[in-house]
Amino acid sequence: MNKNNMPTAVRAPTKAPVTLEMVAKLAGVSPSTVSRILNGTAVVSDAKRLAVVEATKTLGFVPNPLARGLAGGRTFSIGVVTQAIDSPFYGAALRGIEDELDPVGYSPLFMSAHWNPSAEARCLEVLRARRVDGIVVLMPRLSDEALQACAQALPVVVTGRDLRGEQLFSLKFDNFTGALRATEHLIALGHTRIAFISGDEEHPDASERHRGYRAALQAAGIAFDPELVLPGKYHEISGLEAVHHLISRKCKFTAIFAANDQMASGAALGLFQNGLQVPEDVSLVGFDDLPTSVYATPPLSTIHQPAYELGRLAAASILQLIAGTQPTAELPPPELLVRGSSAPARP
Amino acid sequence: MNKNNMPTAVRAPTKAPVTLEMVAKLAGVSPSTVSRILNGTAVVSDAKRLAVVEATKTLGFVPNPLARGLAGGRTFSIGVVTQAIDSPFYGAALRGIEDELDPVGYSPLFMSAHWNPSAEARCLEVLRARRVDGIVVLMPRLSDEALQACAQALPVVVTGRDLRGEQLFSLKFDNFTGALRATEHLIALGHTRIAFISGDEEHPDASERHRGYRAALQAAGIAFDPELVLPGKYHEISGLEAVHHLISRKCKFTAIFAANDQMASGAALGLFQNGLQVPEDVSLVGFDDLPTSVYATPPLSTIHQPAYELGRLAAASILQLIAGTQPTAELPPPELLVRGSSAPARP
DNA sequence: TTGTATGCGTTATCAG
DNA sequence: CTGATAACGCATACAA
Repeated sequence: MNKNNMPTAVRAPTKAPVTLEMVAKLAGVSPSTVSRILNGTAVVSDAKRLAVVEATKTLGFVPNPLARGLAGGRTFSIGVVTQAIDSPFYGAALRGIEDELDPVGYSPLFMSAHWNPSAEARCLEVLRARRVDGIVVLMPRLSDEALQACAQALPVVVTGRDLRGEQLFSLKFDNFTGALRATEHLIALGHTRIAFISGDEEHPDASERHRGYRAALQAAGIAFDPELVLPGKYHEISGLEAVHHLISRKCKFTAIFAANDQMASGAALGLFQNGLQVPEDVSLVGFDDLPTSVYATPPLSTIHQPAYELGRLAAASILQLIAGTQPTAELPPPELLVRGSSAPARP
Repeated sequence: MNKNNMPTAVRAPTKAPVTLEMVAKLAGVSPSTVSRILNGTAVVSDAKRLAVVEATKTLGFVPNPLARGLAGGRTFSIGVVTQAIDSPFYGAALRGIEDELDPVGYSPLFMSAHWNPSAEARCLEVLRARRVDGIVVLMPRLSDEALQACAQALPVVVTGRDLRGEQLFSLKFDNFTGALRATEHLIALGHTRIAFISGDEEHPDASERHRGYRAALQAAGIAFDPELVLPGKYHEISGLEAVHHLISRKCKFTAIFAANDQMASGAALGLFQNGLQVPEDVSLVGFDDLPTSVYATPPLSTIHQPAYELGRLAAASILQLIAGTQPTAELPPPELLVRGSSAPARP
């Protein structure tokens, strides 16, 4: 970066910022004392403390995070790498992180890796260069080894993996059970021809959901039919294509379980285009419980994934790691939400 | 912040980072020369430049942004305040900002204000404390004066307002024309009883869309009926309630124009719950063109708002402001997307 | 063109 | 308990 075309700042000087030193002078103490009071680093006499607090607010002093980071080694900022900042799922998680970090004076530093491992690696580098105190990686694409290596240098929390270490913690949602519950639900409604639209099988969670689907089938004594399994990439278009594929092949099915809500949404459109009603003709169940899914027509039955909670817990965990404690956070179990898109199979 | 419960870092020391000084030594030049080469601040002999570049990569040197910011006054980071980080609309804008900033070595620093003016003010303070080089505010709730005051201290770009200044630039979407086009579309289809679900009238854009609706009606010689205007807050639930309200009052209507896609989605659900078909019984048009709207059943006719472009242009503009140039960016005009949710009125 | 000295605003390490 | 003093890593006048 900054090879040649970096713009040169040509800005009017802004009013001089108030520094810790100015506060010290006004309060009649040394800078170190002010610093100590600010950080609670040591016990200080009440008299001086009062004077400093007083001076701080009359001057409107705000410590410079850059200087703090340089001198103290801690920046009070947490790097957060997501795959797609513009995804409804991540949005909720990011908000959870924000909400957890804000009250304790930490700031998140968001970056997107776009499902690209090398971009993800670059994110980690940039974040480390920025001297964040810890990193949260949401649904990493990097190898376990790469993540462990990163955790060698600073505290790391990841989601969607099962990793532990001195400075490493992970939060994993039970995708298998979630998919199991979803499929069981459809089976309980009398469906036996249940199509499955898979997620990108490169993701562990996608194959776990696939396993859950098959486990439920097996437990119910329903023969597995590979014709009913459609490949998908977790995007709406996959659901749409899957349905068209199913129908063009004249494959019989009375229900669809999509590995995520986005594909379920695409599937719903596909069914609509083919004149099939949900849930009268085909029952539909998704996975994730996106904020928009409750407003689908009909509202989508799905497995609730606690994205917001995930964010909060991840943030709380990284804070614990930084403090030197082993996190113990655990995600709530999958929860089936039955809404309007699933109904009993017609006899 | 940091009154008493700030966790004390208890971390193992990480391997010592490589500094500019080390590069200088290896290359056999002075630190200042390394700095100059890095920033293109002055002309340097090719021999030394080569040596420095060489040393830089063998050492894997990465400049410390904190030190750079402290010493140079520029942090190469841009503060971005959004109202809701977990909103499909903002998501796209944020990605646009990321994409524009990344190639030139700037990093965005995202914060959410949750539609709360005082939270927004706090965001601005935090960002300034972090010494960002400029700030982008997406759809501010703060007064024009407050924003202008902020622009006194550093470059500011806002969206959804009409503000200009030495260090201030704004990007405004033509909401009026957008709403006009949407309503005209419905009128052209033969509808005359067109309900309007308004956005939060505290937002300028909401009232502009309202005006657009009325202007189209007037131009077509259709009498305005206040009964057909429903208050909303831009959330799905508003659309749902609006439809229930309309129906419970036995108000006649054959089309609905919702001031945003989220409310249109809620309205679609309301119609569905009342056994009304879209577009057979009621035509529906939204505003924004959220990524999900094309996958609604039926796909939603709407006014495309270039969120991603907005982000890119805002980022490009703040960069120009920082460089001392007056930005000239302009948003593309509103574009009507006719999809499956709108159809000719039944005779 | 290049090196030296100084400062950016804090925290941390010493004495006292 | 408190105050000097030295880093932190880099940029920038200033001098050469």
